[in-house]
Amino acid sequence: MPELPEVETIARGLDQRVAGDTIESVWIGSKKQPLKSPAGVIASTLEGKRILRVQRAGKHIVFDLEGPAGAAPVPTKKGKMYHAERRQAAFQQRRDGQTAQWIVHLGMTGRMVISEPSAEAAKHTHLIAKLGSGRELRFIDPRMFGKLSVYSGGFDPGGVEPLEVSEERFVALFRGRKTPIKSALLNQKLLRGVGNIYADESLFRAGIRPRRRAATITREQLGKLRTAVKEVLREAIAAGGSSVSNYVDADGDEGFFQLQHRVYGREGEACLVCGCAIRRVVLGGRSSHYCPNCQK
DNA sequence: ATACCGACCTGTCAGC
DNA sequence: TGCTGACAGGTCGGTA
Repeated sequence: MPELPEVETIARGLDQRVAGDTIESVWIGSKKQPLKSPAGVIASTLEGKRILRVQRAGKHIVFDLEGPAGAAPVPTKKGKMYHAERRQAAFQQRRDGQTAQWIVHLGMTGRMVISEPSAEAAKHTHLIAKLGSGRELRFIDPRMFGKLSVYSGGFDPGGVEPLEVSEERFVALFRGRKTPIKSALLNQKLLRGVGNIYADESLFRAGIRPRRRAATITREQLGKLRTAVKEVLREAIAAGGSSVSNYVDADGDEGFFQLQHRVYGREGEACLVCGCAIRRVVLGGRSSHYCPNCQK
């Protein structure tokens, strides 16, 4: 389901709503699970830990958890930590190698929801974390392409953040690659967070066809592409992400960026710039949408 | 290195 | 109404 803007929206929502809360107990479903770490390790790592903050790294949601016994002292005021204090605690503990991290990848259909305990668990609920505040944090994933894992400090998703990458670095990522530019954009080891929708939208704005070999793209065009990627991602985050089928954020709200898609999902419709019919081709098994006139 | 393919899963929707 | 096939925001591993 989610690419960078959706994960960013979800992580921000979660940070606002559960940072400072404590995970009291964890239930993990008994069927086969979308887990990367063993269920017992996940449960024992999460239980009893306070959530310091929730962030995004690529398409991953990262929960920074208060370290084990002996962790840096965490300043509290009546049990409530302020944002700056949480940041500080997270920083200190990572420096001291004491931060545990809970990593959630939502795959195509994963969702994280906050519910009252009385609310019936949705079908395909795989994990429920009971929080000190009395609420529950639930992970739901029908297709089970999502992945849950835990790390003790230092989770590294690889790749560079597209919103932070310099032009130098961006150009270097694609230099000499014979692979189609669209495939390179989807490669999380290069840029992390760009998925099918935003790859197509970025290429349209940069005027580059998805099948163009990365190595044949001029430096100037790559500069344009970097700008396009950032623009698209920023606009999408501002719109709360794209709700193409049933994506909702941590508060259950839909995103609206799908209304601004210029090529994705618009096969046969008129290009908003030149009026040409938008084409759809399959590239590396993924639908790719482009304007045959505007993109070269 | 690269590129294509199927596999992993369930749900939905269009078409017959 | 119900069946079938195509398709879905992601990744991984195998094979040429």
